[in-house]
Amino acid sequence: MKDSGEGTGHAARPKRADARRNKETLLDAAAAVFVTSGVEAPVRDIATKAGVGMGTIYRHFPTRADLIIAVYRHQIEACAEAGPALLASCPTPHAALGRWINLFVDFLVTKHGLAAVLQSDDAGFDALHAYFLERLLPVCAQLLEAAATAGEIRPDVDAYELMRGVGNLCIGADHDPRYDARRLVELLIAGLRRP
Amino acid sequence: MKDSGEGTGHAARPKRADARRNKETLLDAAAAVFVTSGVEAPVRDIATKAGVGMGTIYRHFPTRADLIIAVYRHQIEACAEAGPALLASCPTPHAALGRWINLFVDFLVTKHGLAAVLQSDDAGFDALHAYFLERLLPVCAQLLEAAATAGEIRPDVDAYELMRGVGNLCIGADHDPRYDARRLVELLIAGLRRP
DNA sequence: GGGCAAACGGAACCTTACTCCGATAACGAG
DNA sequence: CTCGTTATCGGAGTAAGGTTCCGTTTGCCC
Repeated sequence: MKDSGEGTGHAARPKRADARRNKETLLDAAAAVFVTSGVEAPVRDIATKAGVGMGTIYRHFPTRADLIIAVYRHQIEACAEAGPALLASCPTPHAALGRWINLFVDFLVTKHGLAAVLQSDDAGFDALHAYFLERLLPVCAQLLEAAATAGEIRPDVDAYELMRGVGNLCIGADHDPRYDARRLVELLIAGLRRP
Repeated sequence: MKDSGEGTGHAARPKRADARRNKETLLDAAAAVFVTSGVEAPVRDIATKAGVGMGTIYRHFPTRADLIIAVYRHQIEACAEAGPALLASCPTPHAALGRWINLFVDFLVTKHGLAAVLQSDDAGFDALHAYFLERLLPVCAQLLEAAATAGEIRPDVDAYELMRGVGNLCIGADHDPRYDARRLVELLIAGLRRP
């Protein structure tokens, strides 16, 4: 509690070099394992792949949600930022909504098991759930409202419900060639149109 | 192999009275536990509730899927049989389809965790998956075809995909007051209408 | 009542998530 | 460069649930 200066104002004191290195290594390893074994891969596998102990994983990412968020943060941010951009560049709000939902669906179906985990009621995934909502819900709501204002869709659609439904439709979309989540989501979006 | 009577023609040799009794007890206990703790409740809980040992559960129901099927068989059969009945009694095939899907959704959302398990890629649930498909897919296909023939919906809708999608939309519909699976399914069905 | 096969019960074992603590090594001061 | 402090490391330990196995019990048939 001296002049270490970890107070509110300054940049946090740089962490130890090995800690930073391990964090990066873990992110890479986790990303690789997620691709092959899904986001619910055993923690041990990730630790082994990264060549670190289990303690290290839990220190950097106390819950699995933290790890998943860290791995996919960039892509989620990109998706969030694409919303306003699409709204500006597409001819109609409805078109923008469709394109954006497509981005979201593409993201989910290519992440083995992520959609399932997103809807899990396991308390350990609350942080993940919250992050997705916090980041993407406003974007979705904005697109929905624009489309509703333009009179293209029924006005009583709740953004949360829609996101939840789209997420649900993406569950298990990999590993089942007979099931094409994109097509069903398109049907759902078609169902939004003003009756 | 003579009077045992387990041959093809006769009634299967009656099982021992205690075995039959235990099977019933297990079904009752499982149904009760499923209501309170969901279909993924610990096996031990069910055994305890039924007052039997673990071996007994696995002997009667080798996989969890077997147990779930046995518990809900009646309701699934009822749902399957309601299909043709609705088709006969409703003014239009589309109305029948809507009503039938509603039955299916009501069944799923009132069975804590069942929808999630239905889409699980866990090999242990293959039998459950197969049973649902075998029993309900033909019904759904019949309704879809009738509606398509009547020109009420687009003709390129696959029954498997639709059932899968509806099942997915039901995941987590309990324990989340902000999410109403029925409404989303209605939107999806609305999206089926001929463009 | 006696013999036999079916059924029972639950202890033992496996896998996975998560915690804890002694050992280690980075960083900064002298 | 050396040394002390301290954050970090690694893996053994704990807990919870699923599944199997086998000695014991019990219904059934004669």
